[in-house]
Amino acid sequence: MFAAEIAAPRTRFGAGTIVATPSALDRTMGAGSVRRLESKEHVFCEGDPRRHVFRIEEGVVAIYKTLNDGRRQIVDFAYPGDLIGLGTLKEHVLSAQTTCEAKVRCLSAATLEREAENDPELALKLYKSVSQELAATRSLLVSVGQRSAIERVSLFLLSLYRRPGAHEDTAVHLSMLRSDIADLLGLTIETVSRTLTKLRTMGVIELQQGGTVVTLADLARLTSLANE
Amino acid sequence: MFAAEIAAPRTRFGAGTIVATPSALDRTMGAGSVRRLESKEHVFCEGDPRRHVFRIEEGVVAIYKTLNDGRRQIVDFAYPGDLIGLGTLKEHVLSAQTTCEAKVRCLSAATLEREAENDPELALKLYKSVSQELAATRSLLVSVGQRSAIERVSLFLLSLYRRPGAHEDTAVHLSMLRSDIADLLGLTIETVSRTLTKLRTMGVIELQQGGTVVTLADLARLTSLANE
DNA sequence: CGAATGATTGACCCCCTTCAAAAGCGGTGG
DNA sequence: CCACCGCTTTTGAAGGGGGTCAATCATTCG
Repeated sequence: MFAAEIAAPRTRFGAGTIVATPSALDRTMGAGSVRRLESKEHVFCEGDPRRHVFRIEEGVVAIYKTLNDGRRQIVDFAYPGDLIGLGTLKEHVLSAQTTCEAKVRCLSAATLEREAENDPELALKLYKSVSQELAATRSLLVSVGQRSAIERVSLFLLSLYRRPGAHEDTAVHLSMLRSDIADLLGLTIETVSRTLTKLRTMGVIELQQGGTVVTLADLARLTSLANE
Repeated sequence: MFAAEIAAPRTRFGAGTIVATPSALDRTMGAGSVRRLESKEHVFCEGDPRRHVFRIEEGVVAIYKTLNDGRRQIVDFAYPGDLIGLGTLKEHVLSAQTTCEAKVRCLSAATLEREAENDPELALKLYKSVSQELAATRSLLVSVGQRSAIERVSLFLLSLYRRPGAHEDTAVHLSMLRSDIADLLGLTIETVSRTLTKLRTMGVIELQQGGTVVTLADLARLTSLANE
């Protein structure tokens, strides 16, 4: 079923991104053009030449890898402020696709790297950005490798809740489908759905707006279910 | 490294293709002392102040996280040439423990970071080191999240085989216990053992020296079982 | 040898997957 | 307004892959 999505024509950006400011990463990024993306549009695909680095301005982008038989593992959701497409190789080894409407800022990868060669501050920012991403990926790996379904889902909900500026009170908006959550957590759609239902039955969460909004009714209990 | 598809062989500092001339990193590391470690000795523990960065000189070090109930996930095996202990935080968030006798070179984390602030070349090396580690961790995450036991074990054996200088002909030495492999792959000891037995019964591998040496008798078949 | 550690093998079971169907939920058009 | 359609989510029933528990075997070392 994902085969259809993945095989579908890819939408990519034109090449008109110029970044020429010196020094700090923030100023460099400020010069990039912003693109608006529909839900499920690709930012880049595995095998594409790595021309740009992108900063998420709005929405969510799933970074994922697909196996030859269609199985998919999302390795990260990128949220506003996150950089995606960093790396040392000439080609992307992962794909990036929006899970909802989104806006991303395009930066020239070559320019960024050239500037980093003369700007230790910028280079250190890239280092720290990737270090944090590594920490997040390791954390996800621990979940997928060791935790049960209810622990994974609980922890995922908590991670959404803890993301700065992501919630009013205790309600979090799921900006992705069940299939995206499943492919992040190494579960199936059905298990994610059943687990959410179980949490609802237990009175730990409430589901609203057709399951796209989750109210964390009992944070303490949810935390305990997540098992730290 | 468990980096079948994504990561190229890890860059060795001081002898890499990135920079041929002696850099601040090389000089810094040259000044570090080398510690000899017994099997199962800790290099650092979760919560320890992050005073040093270590470069593996010999042996294998498991980087892992333990949950409060004892479950353990190894997020990486570090081999000679690899740097461990990099990061942005003041304390280690993971533990590091040898899986066999090993030697590590100790570098001052503070010195490294201070020099990186004035040396973009060094900062970029750190960036690239972490980027490659990120790629390897993502690759492992895909395995743990999506692959079956036989695929995981096959891919793990192949990753050992592909590591530069790790094998004579088709024999690879397992420098870690079944429990280490299990905790890396998100399986149990028993499943790892059963899967190796199955591979042996299929004629794909041979086990020698009490299961510490594996001969990859049918590389093509093993690759196909790994499913890329 | 005998104890300790690790690996293998067996039996059983459970969590999650798989397959299948039904139910929501928007959109669109008559 | 409602019927219809596509997409997503939910729910059900059945089965399997890997976990758990436990016994046996192998290797090392005192």
